[in-house]
Amino acid sequence: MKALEVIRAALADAAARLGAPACAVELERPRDPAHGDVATNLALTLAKSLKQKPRAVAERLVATLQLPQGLVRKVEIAGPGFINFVLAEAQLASVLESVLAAGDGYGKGDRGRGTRVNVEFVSANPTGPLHVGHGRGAALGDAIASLLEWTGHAVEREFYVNDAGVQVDKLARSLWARVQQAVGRRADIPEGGYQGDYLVELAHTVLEREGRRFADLAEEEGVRRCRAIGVESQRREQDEDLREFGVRFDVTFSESQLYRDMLIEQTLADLAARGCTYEQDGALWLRTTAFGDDKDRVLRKSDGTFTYLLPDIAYHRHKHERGFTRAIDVWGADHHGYVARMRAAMQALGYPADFFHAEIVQLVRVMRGGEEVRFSKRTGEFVTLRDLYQETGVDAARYFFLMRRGDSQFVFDVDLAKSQTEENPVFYVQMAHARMSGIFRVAGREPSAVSPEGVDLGALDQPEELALLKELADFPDLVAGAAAALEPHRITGYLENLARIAHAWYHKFRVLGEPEEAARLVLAAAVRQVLANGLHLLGIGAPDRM
RNA sequence: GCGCCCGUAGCUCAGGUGGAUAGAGCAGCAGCCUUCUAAGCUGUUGGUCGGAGGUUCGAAUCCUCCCGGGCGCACCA
Repeated sequence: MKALEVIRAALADAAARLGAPACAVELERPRDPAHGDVATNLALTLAKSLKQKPRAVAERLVATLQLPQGLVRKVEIAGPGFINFVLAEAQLASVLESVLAAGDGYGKGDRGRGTRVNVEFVSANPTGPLHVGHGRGAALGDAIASLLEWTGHAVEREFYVNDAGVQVDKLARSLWARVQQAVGRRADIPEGGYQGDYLVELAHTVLEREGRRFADLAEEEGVRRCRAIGVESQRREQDEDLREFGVRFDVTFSESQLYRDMLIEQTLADLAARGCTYEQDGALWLRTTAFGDDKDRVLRKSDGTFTYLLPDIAYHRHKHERGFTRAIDVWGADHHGYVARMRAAMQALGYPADFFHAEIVQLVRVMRGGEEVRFSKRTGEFVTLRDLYQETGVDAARYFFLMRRGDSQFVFDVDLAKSQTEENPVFYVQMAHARMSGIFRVAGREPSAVSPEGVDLGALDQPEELALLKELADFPDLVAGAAAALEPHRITGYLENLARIAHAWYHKFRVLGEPEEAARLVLAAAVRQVLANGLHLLGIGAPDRM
């Protein structure tokens, strides 16, 4: 809405003429409609530097303020010194033109132009099926990436595969044991190995494909083959899940590539050249305490092997070399202890403090039939992501993962996600979209064919209609704020609010056959568009009928 | 013991980076269908924002301490 920028500029100008130091003018939309359409706390923030009471500053600001005709209907000073603006009706309705002209692009901005951001998420070990926690990370990472795209950043979605560590070794030995069991031999799953039934099935598949002689291979050869087969198989399963869940990655990066391309050695050399490493007790240490970590960290153990940290540093160094200005990682809460050392390592390499950002996502608990569904990766009993989205549908699962802050502990209520009533927020929002679509279906018109041109939008004067106009006008700023904070849940909250007003409006007023039909069709088309944009931004469908 | 996150209505959670009388959904209570989807709408009950200090014109929001919950504190990954 351009009116906001005009007001902002006028306020800045007035402040300057009062001799105030330059500062950002904050505009907000008051919660209470009695406080106008736009408000600013400028007088309160300037009071101190001008050495005057906030209300006195407000009065001088208003007296000095120069606004073009026809923009604002009323300016008031209220409370401790807020300046409230009531916009002219024509200004409110102008948002409809913006929405319909921009269409699918309404809400997009370009604050991030010129910035390349890497968003890494899920990055599950290739050792088993994705579980519900990965689902939360997938939904969140994908939505964060979309938010950044909507604000003009160039984004790459990336999945990191730990295919070189001890976990895949355990996978290989577990699978080998299952192969032995499948041909009737005694074999134990190794300590800390993978107990899940999926490896029993995979063992049978392997024997069918390779023949029973596969089980007679020498152990080391068998384990080696099992490693490749296991990783390949689990990666394929995970990709299938993610694809069905609506998540697509631009890049899959393997840990083994770090070794192949000598990136580990280069990273070590870099860190050493910057004077950030030292040897002690036969190990090589990184001086992370110089950058805010609690203690220094080992990079190369005294037995000559590397810790997990070093390949991770090398990986993130590689992201920097690829030209990203920011690297955002979505990590499970069980990794939050790594944030400080990784951030320190990035600074040790000389990167800006804001290059690396870890977004921590808390674990998910699943509730069904009023009881918590327990899961444990160790025993192989767990709720897989696939089970979940097959039961609730992808839209509901994604929405539920996104409707809470990532750092809040979250209980996924399966029964609620499946319910097709107003209690279920995703249904509620989609229903609002379907209802708007229904109007056009009955009218026999395409929503996209609706234009505000020549329509008397002044007919939209009911409280629900004015509330909808303001809500629609908020969307671009909301997206920008959600992107800056990396908080997709702001979008779901907004959608529920918009849907609620839309339902109330729909219920209270008819569109077709009324004198206000033309104007209300424009409003319905715009509401439908913004609901769809918000849902699509989160990777959720916007059905025309339910 | 140390670090990070969290604590807001009976329940699940918002609270837009310090603003106006703390909000929504669910649950509860009372109502609403000759209509473009009642798969919905309207009204209403409900609060010491975990506690105590502090910062300032102003604090759920910032700082300190305490209480309670989760997670993490390896030459594991």
